Amino acid sequence: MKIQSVRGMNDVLPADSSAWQHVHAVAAQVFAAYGYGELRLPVVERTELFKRAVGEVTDVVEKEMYSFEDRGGERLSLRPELTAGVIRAGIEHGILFNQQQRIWCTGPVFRYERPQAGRYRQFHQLDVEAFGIATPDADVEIIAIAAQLWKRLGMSGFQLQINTLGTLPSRAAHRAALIDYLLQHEAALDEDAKRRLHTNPLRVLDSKVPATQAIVEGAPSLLDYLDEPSIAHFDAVKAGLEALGIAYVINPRLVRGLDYYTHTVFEWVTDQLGAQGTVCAGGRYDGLVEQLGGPKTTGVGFGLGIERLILLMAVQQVPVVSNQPQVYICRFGAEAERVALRLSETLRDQLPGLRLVLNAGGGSLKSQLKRADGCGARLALIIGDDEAAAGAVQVKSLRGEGEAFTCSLTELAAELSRRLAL
RNA sequence: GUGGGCGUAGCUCAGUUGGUUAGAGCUCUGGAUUGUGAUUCCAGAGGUCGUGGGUUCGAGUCCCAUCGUCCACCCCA
Repeated sequence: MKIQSVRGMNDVLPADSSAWQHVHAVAAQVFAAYGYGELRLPVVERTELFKRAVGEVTDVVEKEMYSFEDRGGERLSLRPELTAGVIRAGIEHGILFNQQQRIWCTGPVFRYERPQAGRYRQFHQLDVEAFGIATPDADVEIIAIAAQLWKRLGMSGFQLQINTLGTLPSRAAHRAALIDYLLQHEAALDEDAKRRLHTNPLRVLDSKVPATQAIVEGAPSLLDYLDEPSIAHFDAVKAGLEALGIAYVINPRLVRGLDYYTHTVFEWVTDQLGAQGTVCAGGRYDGLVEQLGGPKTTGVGFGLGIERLILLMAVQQVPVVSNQPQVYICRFGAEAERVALRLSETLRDQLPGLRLVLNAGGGSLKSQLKRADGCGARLALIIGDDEAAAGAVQVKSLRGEGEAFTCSLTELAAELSRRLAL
């Protein structure tokens, strides 16, 4: 019986991993460019953490968490998102108290959902968070980081949608008015909307059912219930984005699935990924640190789905830094094989950036050259006993970059360095 | 969790109303005289037809279950 991978949990094969390496390298560079430090976290946390952070009545916690008891009877869960763990660690190590912290984090997260394109049970996020900055410039900075990441990856076609949920008093006033309005039209609502009317009325605004959408059109808008501080904060965020030339649209129905957001919420969406169009989403969560037992500390950040990003990179045919071999050594004859073996290590010592494959497993020169071509190398180095005796190798271009020529072993490193721009 | 499509060689797929040793292209391996790739020609390797049951004289082909996958809903990154 063949053992298969777990549903919704995918392998990334060597042919595809260069895209992942590229994303990680570019992201790490971008985050560092803004002064963010990487935090590395365990994949498992106490279940209670996510119940308190994400919200006990959210879908994520209610039906999508991988929860279990360990052998000591602890209630644990595979993390369904990164922010909760970042805050837990921040509180635990005392790095959130009375100071600014810029943090990023990445790794696998787990949600028990029905898989489809761009949605998996184990997927990977990049998370960026700024703590201890209450002013809207932090919101702008977080959004700008994502924009900078798109720029450096060479991606386009995103729409930035923003909205504000306002302060807690604003939200409460709007919520009351919204429930009132929806109750008047309850008969025309679909079943989901009726159910959410009391548990999470904001989510009704996001409904895709046409009949419900029609009712939602006339629903009281949160924007009309915002208090002065809420409006000032949102205006400042918009002004910041405009100063940076970052285009956005205001989507008054944009609400987040996780309970902890206040003030600014945003999503970077694309229409090139089918139903899973949100690649990056985030917002401000000023009450969350306190809610998790930490000092009163503001926060703002985003989560980005790496699988969706990589899917979109493929759609947009974004070039990725290659990790294919550059040079392949063909060798035959007992003495030449020994010379080539030593040569390969010498070259790696001399040119640390060189990606070099030494032929192994024998084979005719013809088949060795086929392997050289197949692996994507630009150059083949050919060493038979003739070359070995002469202390030289034949350098052959596999990509139509000039004729083959003989090069002495002493000059080889310099020659490769020049040709490959190492 | 709901509804639907699909699972045949490493990959992309064909397999006619159920009927003998299951096919193609690409990839891979070897060869077309002695040491030169990606083009051409020849040959070869590779599949318990996702898995388990059932119907039948006989199942890749029909039925059931199960696992996986894809799409939409739901939810979200």
